[in-house]
Amino acid sequence: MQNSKVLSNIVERIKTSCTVSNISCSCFDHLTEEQKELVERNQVLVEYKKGEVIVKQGTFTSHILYICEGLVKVFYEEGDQSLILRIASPKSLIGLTSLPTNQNIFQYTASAYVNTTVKLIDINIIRKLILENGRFATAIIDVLSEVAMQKNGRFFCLNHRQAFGKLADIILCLAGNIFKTDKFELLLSRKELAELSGMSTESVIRTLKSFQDDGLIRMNGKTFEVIDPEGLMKICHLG
Amino acid sequence: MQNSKVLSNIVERIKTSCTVSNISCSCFDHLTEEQKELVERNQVLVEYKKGEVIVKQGTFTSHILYICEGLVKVFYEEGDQSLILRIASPKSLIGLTSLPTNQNIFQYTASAYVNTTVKLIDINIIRKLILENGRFATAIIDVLSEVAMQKNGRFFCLNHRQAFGKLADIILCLAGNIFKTDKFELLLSRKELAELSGMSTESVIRTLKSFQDDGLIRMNGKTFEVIDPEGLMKICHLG
DNA sequence: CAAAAAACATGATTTGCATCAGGAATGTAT
DNA sequence: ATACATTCCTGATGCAAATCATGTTTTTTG
Repeated sequence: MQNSKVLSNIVERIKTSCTVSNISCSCFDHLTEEQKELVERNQVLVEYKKGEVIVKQGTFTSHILYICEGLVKVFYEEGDQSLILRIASPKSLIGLTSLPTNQNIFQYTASAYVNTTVKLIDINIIRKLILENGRFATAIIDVLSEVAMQKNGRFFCLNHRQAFGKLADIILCLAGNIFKTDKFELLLSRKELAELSGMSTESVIRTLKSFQDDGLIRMNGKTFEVIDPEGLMKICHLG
Repeated sequence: MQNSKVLSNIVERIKTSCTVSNISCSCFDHLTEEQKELVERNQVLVEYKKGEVIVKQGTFTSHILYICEGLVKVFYEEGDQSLILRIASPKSLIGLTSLPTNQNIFQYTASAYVNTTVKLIDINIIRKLILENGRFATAIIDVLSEVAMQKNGRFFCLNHRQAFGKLADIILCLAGNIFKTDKFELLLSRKELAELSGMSTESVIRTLKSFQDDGLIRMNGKTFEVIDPEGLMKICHLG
């Protein structure tokens, strides 16, 4: 499909405002055999069913999560409001922000979007490896940096754009970064899209409808198809 | 003053939503004498006058900035819109997000708020030290983590709170974190407060006025005084 | 020191979007 | 198969905050 090519080009250009990251981590590649074994011995593999909470905001951080398979929603909650921080895909690490020893409480909740397999790795082992292995430390820093940069872009996007711009951005990112195709089955409900974009569910629905009416996308239940990525791109920048 | 005590207690409690960080870095303490010398040899000390641009978004990152004295505004710009990412105070590092070797372009602009002294340290030296010295690497990771966490809180704040809540938050943070007193000379203009809070300049002015009318703060030109931190706190949480 | 340029202020108007209310469609338990 | 719960959708209403317009004060600078 030609659109796919346009799509990836576009995503290339607007990477700054990407909402849903798929920053993967190759940090374990840099370990020695001995260190790999150490990790092996201090990790457990756990499967979570769709919807299950993996870690809960406010609990102690004893482990770092490494996603083997599935999708994880990482969100911040306060009262009855919540904000999705990111949607983590396989090979992502969750919990790195709790590495500082004085920061041993999870500042966000993570729950499984689909059935998900996660490795729980003792956080002290990770700390030890950072001390011992410079290349590992560098890889961790790379992940933290990239997440930080994406967050800046998203931050800007959610603050300065309005409904149309935000949603256009999200759709392009989902298509280009997560599903990597212009037609995909969206796992998120409208309500979750709302949490992701910081708008109301109703507004999400209306805006999506209007995109459809304008021939930018096609929707059928949960099936989404990006028809005019260039158009979405334009909206993204204008609005 | 009694307020100061209340203030610091409050800031303690709402650290999640803090807008203006003063995350300091003690990373250089962990270096060996030899490494310290290496840093010495590969750094330059530069003084910037109030308002001068230190690094410009889009340029190549060859150095990491370490603030010795002053205050630096770090902001993201796109078109005629801009968003202040943080206000960095002495002992802060700027440019860490450019550590990944494939990320060698500054994603934000930094400019001096007041006359500021900055150490420019060759980024490759920092990379080398991370590889060599685990404790240094750990310190860098700690900084990145803390910045990330603060950003989450701020993100939430700017998205879910409305004008009153945002500004109350900012005032408390400025008083508690940057100036550490309940009466201070604010360096930021109303316009900059607007950029910091993602609202319009006029709204900032109006909201501040209403805080004053309600006896929460007292203003006189650039002089601000927090009178009722508890009240601001309440507003901050309600919305 | 006067002129120009910012910054500050405030009222009137517009608008984007949340909220509310209610209905259709889809999914899920019994 | 029926009841119940979600999710999805639509229209009406209201409000918060941006924008516009315009004036005042403060600061900068030639």
